[in-house]
Amino acid sequence: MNAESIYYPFVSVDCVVFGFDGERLKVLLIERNIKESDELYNDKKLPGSIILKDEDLDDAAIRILNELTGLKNIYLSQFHSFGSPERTKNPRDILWLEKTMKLKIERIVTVGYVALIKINRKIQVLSDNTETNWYDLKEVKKTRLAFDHEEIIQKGLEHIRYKLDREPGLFFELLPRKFTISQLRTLHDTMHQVRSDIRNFHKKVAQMPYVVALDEVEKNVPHRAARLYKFDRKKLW
Amino acid sequence: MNAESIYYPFVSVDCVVFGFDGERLKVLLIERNIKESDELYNDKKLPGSIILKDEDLDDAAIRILNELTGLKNIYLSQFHSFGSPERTKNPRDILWLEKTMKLKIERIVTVGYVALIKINRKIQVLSDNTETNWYDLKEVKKTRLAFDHEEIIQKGLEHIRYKLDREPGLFFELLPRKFTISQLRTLHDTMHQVRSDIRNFHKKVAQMPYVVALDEVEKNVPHRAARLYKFDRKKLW
DNA sequence: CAGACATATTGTATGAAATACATTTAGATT
DNA sequence: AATCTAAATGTATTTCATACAATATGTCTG
Repeated sequence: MNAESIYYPFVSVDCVVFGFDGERLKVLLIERNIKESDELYNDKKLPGSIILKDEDLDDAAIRILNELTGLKNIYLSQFHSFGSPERTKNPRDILWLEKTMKLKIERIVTVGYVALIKINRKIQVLSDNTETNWYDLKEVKKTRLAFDHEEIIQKGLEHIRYKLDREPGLFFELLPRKFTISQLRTLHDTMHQVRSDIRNFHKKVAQMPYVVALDEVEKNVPHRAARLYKFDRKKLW
Repeated sequence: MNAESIYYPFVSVDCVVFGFDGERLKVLLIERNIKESDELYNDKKLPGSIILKDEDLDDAAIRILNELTGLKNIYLSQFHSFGSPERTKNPRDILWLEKTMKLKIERIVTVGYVALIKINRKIQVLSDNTETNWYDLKEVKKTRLAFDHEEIIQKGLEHIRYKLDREPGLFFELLPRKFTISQLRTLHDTMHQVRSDIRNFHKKVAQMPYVVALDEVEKNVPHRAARLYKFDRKKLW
């Protein structure tokens, strides 16, 4: 190995931010508009950024999310790095990078993180005027995405499914502070791609000491109101 | 984000190569000798390399292993990237990098891969005269390691434990082509940090269609010889 | 206010899988 | 022939996952 043969790519961090609206799993995407000669081309991208000097990967992910939402203490988990030389070969992406970075990019190795946030907590505070929106995960396949972000989202989803298996406390990062068993079940079933039996699900929840019933029911529903529960992290292990 | 504020670290790939000698889990480490003024300092490092121009991360890992062992078709799985600015701050590591790379290194983001190989297949063909050896995983904690390689090994171990849960076929990457139930059990128990019941283990193996008995027993043992088995990948799913 | 409607809540029976546990067998050694 | 070492094997118990439907509680409508 000599000095000439080694190679410096850029290193970036991209975040797959998941949310849950009570019905469906959502992912946070940023609008991207590219002027191509006369045409305006629109697609979406993951929130991400080149890492800064002296910035750890985890810190970069924390920074990206904070810049995006204003929130701190978001659940984050690194899942995979993507470094194919092909991933930055799309002319549209090259054009966008040149305009945004003012720099000719040869290659970007990106580190993928998954983030979980309560969907109602998202605060729109992007410094530039780009728009950020939640998209149904199922729609994503039909949406035009930058770079290999579709692949990144897919891998991120697999990762968070795996993490949810091992850390059941993570479900509650996605649910509102007070939630119904039914919401928890919909989330669980969506994540695991199953249709669980409602009675068996109640039984299972009853065995989770960290899901505690409140003396409260949901409001403004046109039928019998469901009891509300909260997550008690202290009782998790 | 402007051109001045962005930052190019090096990107490398490090491989945590696991082997199993029938008794214990082993990891492949490369001797590293550093001349410090008068003293010769010795420690170990993971096999790894800066990625080449136009080389995908997976391809870099494949190349590293091929250069190290001459083998192809080795099981490989990416598990985590490490990018702390602190990881290349040890003066000893800086010295070694300058001597080896002939270049002042500021920072290296490394992508960790786990590899599994049959321990008897390792072929020593390193171009330089560095020595490569297997080390007991339990000894590793007592061994001086370069950079943050101890942390990388630890994370790699957790990763491969997880992978073994989901892909039982991976056990057979570590075992000889013909193996006994006892070897499989020792490996299984080592990986899962349990002591399984021998009768229940036999039962479990009997339910694995992909573990097929041979008309052969082990040789040169001072007691009743155990039956040999082989792995039949075609019967895996 | 009675009936219709929507979702919430609850228990039992069955089968599958994991666990606990000890004796006999086969070959090598003396 | 006796001893040693590890291999091979079966049953009973418990735990966990699954299948399955009726009743309760509140809202809404005419």
